[in-house]
Amino acid sequence: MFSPVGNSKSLSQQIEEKITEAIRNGQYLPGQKIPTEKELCEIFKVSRTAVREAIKTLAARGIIVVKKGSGAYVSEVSIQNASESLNMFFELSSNKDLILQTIKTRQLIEPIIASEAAKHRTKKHITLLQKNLEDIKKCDLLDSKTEAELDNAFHKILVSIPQNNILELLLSPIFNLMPKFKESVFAKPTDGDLLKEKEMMIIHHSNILNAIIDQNGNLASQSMKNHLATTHANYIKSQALKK
Amino acid sequence: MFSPVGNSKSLSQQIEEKITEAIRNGQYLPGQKIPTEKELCEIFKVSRTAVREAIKTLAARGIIVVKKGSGAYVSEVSIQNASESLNMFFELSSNKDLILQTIKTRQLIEPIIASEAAKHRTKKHITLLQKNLEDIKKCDLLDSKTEAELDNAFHKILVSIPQNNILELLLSPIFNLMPKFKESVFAKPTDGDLLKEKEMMIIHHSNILNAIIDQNGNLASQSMKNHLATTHANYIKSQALKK
DNA sequence: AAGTAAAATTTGTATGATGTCTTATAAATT
DNA sequence: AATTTATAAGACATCATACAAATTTTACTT
Repeated sequence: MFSPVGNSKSLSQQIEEKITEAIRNGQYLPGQKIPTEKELCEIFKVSRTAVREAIKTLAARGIIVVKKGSGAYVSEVSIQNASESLNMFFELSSNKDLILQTIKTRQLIEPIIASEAAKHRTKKHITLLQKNLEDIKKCDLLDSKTEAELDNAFHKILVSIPQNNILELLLSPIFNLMPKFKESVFAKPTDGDLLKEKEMMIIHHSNILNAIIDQNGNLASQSMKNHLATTHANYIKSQALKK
Repeated sequence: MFSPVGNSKSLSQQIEEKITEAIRNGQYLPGQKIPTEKELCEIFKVSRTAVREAIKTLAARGIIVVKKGSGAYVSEVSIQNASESLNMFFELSSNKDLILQTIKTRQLIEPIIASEAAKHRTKKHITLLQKNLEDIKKCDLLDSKTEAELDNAFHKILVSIPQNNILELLLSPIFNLMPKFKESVFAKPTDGDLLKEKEMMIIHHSNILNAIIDQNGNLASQSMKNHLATTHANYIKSQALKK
């Protein structure tokens, strides 16, 4: 009955949509430059303010990149770019179960990934994983930040082995945020526990790596399950200690 | 000798970070209003332009929503918002590998989800899934769009059963884009094939549903694998036909 | 006390000016 | 002839001001 009187979209939003549409149509391909602000003003018959706000939004979405003094270019769609918003969501999400759910999600998904990695691994992957393991062993016990990053890197390498960009993309927020989780939330164990936890981690990573070297998917999956079960348990323990 | 002096983040970027930081600190909670542009100008000692650009970026990221004449409010973080960039990524990179990788990713992850769903399902979930199945059966054979949406809805319900927000969030881009993939890329089979494919889909969904009703995780997982293997095969076939 | 109209506040758009960065071209030096 | 430096032009970044449009607050009337 009532047609939307709306048109509630702001000028800059409309311009933003038109530019997006042009990009989506292939009118401007990744790497190419879109018209200058001045030209866009003339094309759309609006002020530079409106154009600039539209451009700012598109840049924030990662659809274009603006180079000062040069112009705005359609960005090469990159996994990093695409997952930035997801990462932001994770960071801002105030859900207290977030960490627990993240760990549970990893428990569901990573065993499969380990299994796939065992099937598709090459010598190059093995070398990478072995180097990572050595680095972790050498890492200072008190440098928990580096250790967390190396730990994370191990899992990232695993996810990269099946050469499935989508899989990597979807899981990237988890791996990006994991070190932050550890730093901010996990309780600091006493020195003795620290050592024990690290040794345990190294053993688990070794088990996973060996299974992958042997191309034994089932064993890799099972080793990963064990590893993450420990992670889960450690988290529960640390939360209990806080009370 | 000289290190690059750059690292000059733009003014609006700096402001953006400060506001983000304040939100992250809990200084402004979801739903609350952040200071007006004028106030922000005074706080940061910059022009309104710079402040507005920062606000624009934050709004584009879905971190705040701006109401004309009222102010800017911290938004309730939603999955929809968070995955919007990802959706754009999927849309822009419409290369064929992407679809194949998406299908493969589903083949890796969804069997586990089906298995979990079998463990955690309630009567309410069963009812939902049964209704969805009935709707698909009733759906007009030629209305492929509705059919694709219903198909997708089935899988979405499954993902929601374990009540793991992270899992849902991570996979939402896949489910959001799946109908579009089908519409734009899959070859239209002949009428006979259409009927056959639909019957097959209904059989597979029934198998999955029955396994879930029986709380038989292994069977649910296996049924899902079969289902997605068919999806995979159909896609390969459709691509071959195009040549 | 409630409703309404006016005023104040706040965001949206427009315009002009100045600064800084990038790129291209010309001039000077080696 | 090749390299370096100087200059100019194009383009984005920031600032300031003004006005428009939407919302919220205030004041006034009933």
